[in-house]
Amino acid sequence: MTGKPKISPSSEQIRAAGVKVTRQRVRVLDALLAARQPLCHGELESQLGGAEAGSRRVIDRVTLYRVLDSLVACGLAMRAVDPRGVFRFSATGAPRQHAGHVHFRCTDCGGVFCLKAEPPPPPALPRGFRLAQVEFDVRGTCAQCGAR
Amino acid sequence: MTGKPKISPSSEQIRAAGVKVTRQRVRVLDALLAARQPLCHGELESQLGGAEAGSRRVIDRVTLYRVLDSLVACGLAMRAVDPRGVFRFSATGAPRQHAGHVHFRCTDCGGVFCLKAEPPPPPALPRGFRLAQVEFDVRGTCAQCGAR
DNA sequence: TCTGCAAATGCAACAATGTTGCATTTGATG
DNA sequence: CATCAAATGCAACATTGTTGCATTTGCAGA
Ligand SMILES: [Mn+2]
Ligand SMILES: [Mn+2]
Ligand SMILES: [Zn+2]
Ligand SMILES: [Zn+2]
Repeated sequence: MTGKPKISPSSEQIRAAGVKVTRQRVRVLDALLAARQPLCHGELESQLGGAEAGSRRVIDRVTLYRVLDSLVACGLAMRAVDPRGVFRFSATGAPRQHAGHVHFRCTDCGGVFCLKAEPPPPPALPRGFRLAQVEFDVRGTCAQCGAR
Repeated sequence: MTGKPKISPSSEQIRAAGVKVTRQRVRVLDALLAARQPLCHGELESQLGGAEAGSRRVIDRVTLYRVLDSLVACGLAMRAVDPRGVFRFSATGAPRQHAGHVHFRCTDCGGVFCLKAEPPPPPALPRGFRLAQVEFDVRGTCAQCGAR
């Protein structure tokens, strides 16, 4: 028995994104896909058993950062700062899926909702400035949280 | 000569806010009022001579945090996270000074620059959703960072 | 002007987050 | 299987932010 390579839904996404399919990338993307809200580094680390005392580390802290960076770079994950200044990561499902519309972020539950509105056009920039990304963030409370 | 207490514009604001007028609070609020963009902790520290080698520290790092906290608490300053996840502080002295235009954030140096463009109008929301805040983030590299 | 005291400060220690360098391991390819 | 660039683990470091505690100080009242 050599142990069949596990086929998880994330494996295919990673392969399709054109990067190596590794244990750690699969693990992390699996966690992001299963999560109901964007996860910060610490949450991912403890969920993956990164800091267990006694048992072996499953993933290195730095590797987790680099895996997250790579997932963001190839479009499989999104990164955003939360109001406390920490990065939170979420799976984007199919790459570029969320490029053409505005998102609403619930400040209560942390949920992200897709709106139908198109992102506004970028403004004119001073000389020498180079535009990399525009983000139109709409925040408030979602219907479910507002009902409580 | 006992040294007259310096009267700076910020002294009055601090007194009016109902908290003690201290050297450090005056120093920090002066810096915030003079700044053309929101400043992060490190920028304030080096501007105030907090980490000079050889000469005496002018303000302690922790005191700076606590002074900023107190200024925010009494409404004299505002705190927001930049795209890199660090807090940036600005004086609220001139009220709503940065409300009417879009800001550009340099992903290299973290700097914030005021643009002339007006913020886009908020999009329509699904039923039950309540809008609290819209943020139009324009990111990229500033002229100085792009030149290198 | 002097005194008393709560508030503010400085300093040490700690925690969390994020980065860099380098040696070793591993996934993919032929 | 052999190969090698990419990925990983680990140590070390930087920055940001917090907490506890002893000392200093602003300021109100005597
Ligand atoms: Mn979306
Ligand atoms: Mn941070
Ligand atoms: Zn919600
Ligand atoms: Zn810059």
